[in-house]
Amino acid sequence: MSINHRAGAQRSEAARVAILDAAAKLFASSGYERLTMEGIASAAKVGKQTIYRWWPSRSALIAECLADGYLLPNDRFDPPTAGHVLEDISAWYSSVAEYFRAGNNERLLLSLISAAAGDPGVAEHFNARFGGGHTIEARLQQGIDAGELHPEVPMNQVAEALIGALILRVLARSTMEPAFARDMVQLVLIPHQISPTRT
Amino acid sequence: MSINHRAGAQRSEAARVAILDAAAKLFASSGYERLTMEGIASAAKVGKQTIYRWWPSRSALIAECLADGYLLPNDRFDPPTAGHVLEDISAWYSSVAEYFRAGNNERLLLSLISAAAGDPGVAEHFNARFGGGHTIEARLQQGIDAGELHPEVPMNQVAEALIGALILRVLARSTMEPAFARDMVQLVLIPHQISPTRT
Amino acid sequence: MSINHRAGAQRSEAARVAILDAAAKLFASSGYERLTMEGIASAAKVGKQTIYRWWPSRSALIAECLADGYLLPNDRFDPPTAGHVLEDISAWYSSVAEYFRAGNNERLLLSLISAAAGDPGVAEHFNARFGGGHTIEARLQQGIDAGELHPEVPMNQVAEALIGALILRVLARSTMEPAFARDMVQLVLIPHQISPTRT
Amino acid sequence: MSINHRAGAQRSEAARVAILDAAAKLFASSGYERLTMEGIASAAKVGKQTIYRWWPSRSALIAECLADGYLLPNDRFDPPTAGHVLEDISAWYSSVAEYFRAGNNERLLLSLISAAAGDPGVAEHFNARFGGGHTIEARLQQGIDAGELHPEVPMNQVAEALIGALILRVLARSTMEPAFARDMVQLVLIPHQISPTRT
DNA sequence: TCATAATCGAGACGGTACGTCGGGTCTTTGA
DNA sequence: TCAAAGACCCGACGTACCGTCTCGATTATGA
Repeated sequence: MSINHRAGAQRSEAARVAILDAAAKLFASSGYERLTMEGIASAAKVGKQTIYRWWPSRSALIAECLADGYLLPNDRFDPPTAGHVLEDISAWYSSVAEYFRAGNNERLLLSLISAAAGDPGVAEHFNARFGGGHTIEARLQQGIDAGELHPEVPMNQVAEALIGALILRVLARSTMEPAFARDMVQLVLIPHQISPTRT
Repeated sequence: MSINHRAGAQRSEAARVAILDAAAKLFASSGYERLTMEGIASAAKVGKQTIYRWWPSRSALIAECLADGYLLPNDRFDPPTAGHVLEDISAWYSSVAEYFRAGNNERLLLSLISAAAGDPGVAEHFNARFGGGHTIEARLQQGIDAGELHPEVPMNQVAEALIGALILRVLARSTMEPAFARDMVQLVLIPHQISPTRT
Repeated sequence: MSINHRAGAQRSEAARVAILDAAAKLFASSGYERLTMEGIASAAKVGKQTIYRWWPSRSALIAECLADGYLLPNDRFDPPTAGHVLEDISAWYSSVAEYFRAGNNERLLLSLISAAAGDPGVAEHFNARFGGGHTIEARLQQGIDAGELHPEVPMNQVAEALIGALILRVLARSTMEPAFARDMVQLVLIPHQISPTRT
Repeated sequence: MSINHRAGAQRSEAARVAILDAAAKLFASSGYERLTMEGIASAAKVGKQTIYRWWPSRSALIAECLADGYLLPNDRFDPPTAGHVLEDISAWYSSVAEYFRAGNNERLLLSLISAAAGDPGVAEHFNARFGGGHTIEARLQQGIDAGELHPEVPMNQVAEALIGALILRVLARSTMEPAFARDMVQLVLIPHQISPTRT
């Protein structure tokens, strides 16, 4: 009756979680370049083969960490829908910039950039969270629907300009002063605003 | 004996150039992560110690390659001053985007990003060439002086938005269709244009 | 998880033998001072780490070669028990001297001396084979038992004088003419002979 | 003022002495295998080239140290002529054994053996001081002349047996108890003594 | 219920590259 | 011409990880 059912032990979820946890922890603390498979295996108390059995490479492992929210908070990067679209986008952008200014998070983002630059798979997940900016575009669409923005606002470019500028700042190790977020949002959105609510 | 025996042999310029050449070549072909000191030494026909004598690390070597123009054409990234500021900036941005779309140059930029993410020294030189956007800002200032742009145009943000978006696109492995450059420049500059040429 | 995860893969006997073989071969051909771990690893088609995992140093490796008979024939250095003790010892001593006069064996002994001088561990095994002269002393004891030698013959000194003289000759690069062995044995044994068989 | 002045500076005796001094000191403290040309040059405050200009190799340098008495006291190894030949030889042999039991001298001898094993030039000078045993043979000849020894005593073998046994003991890291020297001398000389003082 | 088969921690294996030490040669500057 | 200083190319050092491969033990089927 069985189509293709083999015997044998099943994949250990405990091992999977231990590996992702260890990888994420070491990634955040040591960066992508110093992340080693042996280090992960040792920290997760797992044989190396158990890693290689399920992930083909270090970057695939990091990509899954990213996809499963081991590296970044899943909710942090959604814009609010509290008030006027400019205020919401501005608040969201400030919040993201703030997040990457604190603690080791700048290092984390740098490592993510490095990983994304080195591996298309990581880049894809990285982009899903940032670059594509689906959530931002969704919020912009709400602004259009609410009559706060011109309908022809180039949502894609707006998102890319904002996120790209942020990445560039982090890459350049520039300080991200509070005004940065506000100015950037103004630059790309005010021209497309309908009622002039200069903040 | 003698009071002041200062000197021995001088640093070999030939070795220095051979090392930078080899490093740049291997960097472009293999990427930052696969770049090895032994590979460089072997390609440059130089002892490893000669590299370590003058550069403390792989990244410092790449930083000097970048600073000395071994990795990127020095002149390619200056905007023209041919006509209207929008056209010139647009032409320059298209040209840069085009450059990184061709051949191995996308890989080169990805490697540069990786190197910059991993090392502040590289990031500094990377930024000097891109991020700071001194040359772009200079061209914008000319536009202001020519009465083509409002004086209060936030030059810094404009530059960062443009370059950041480009980097993000490369990171995301998105195709950079021709319209990309034009749309991006319009997004950040048209609002500050004095004679309204809304396209 | 599990209670007792003891074992990993076992030590590869093939690798061990290949390493000892390669080490012995290179030792005999190039001498102790030119013997390199990389050379051994390469000749044995083995990773360097596999050598360092099991032997702490080049000298420990040579000591094991010596102990396991990779460098010297195990049986060559036992005296015969064919006839009179003087003849047997003399024949044995000639045979040993002859062995180290032939081919690369002189170089081999010189390298062994060098290794023994540089490392107590090697010296111990070197001594076990030569210096202690257990087998010679055993043969002398048989001579005593057979009434051919005075019981008070200082076996230890006799052995050391014989072997020491041989080593000194090799060290000095003196030729070991055939008479050498006979004369040396006569010097140390004839006085202790019981029936005067002056040869 | 000068009679025959070719161009150029003359060899600096100060440098020569400094080099030999440094070499001897490092040889005694670190052993032959750890002796480095750079270490000698640095300790002697001399350029490496100044060493290579006058000595072709490390071993040649050690050979000259040995020949010029930088490594061993020149007088220590001459037998006395105080009384009966057996007593004198015995005293001398004890004294030599004692010398190499003290302090770092055992290490020194081991290093010398290593150097001699590795280089014929060193071996020659090593032999001139020990192996040939010219001075011992001279003393034995005096014993013959004085009617204390049979004329046919094989002086060469006697010397080689004594010195060889001593070297073997040092090689084997055996302790050289006081009785060793007396027993060894008795073994090789008593049979050839004329007045029978069997101990 | 028990052989089959896949998993697990552990770790040895052949390799590549690391960053350092020292070898012996060459170059520069000064006496 | 020699000496000091030291840069040069090169080979080897001992270590860290790579990705693969055995181990023995531990589960889960499914005949």
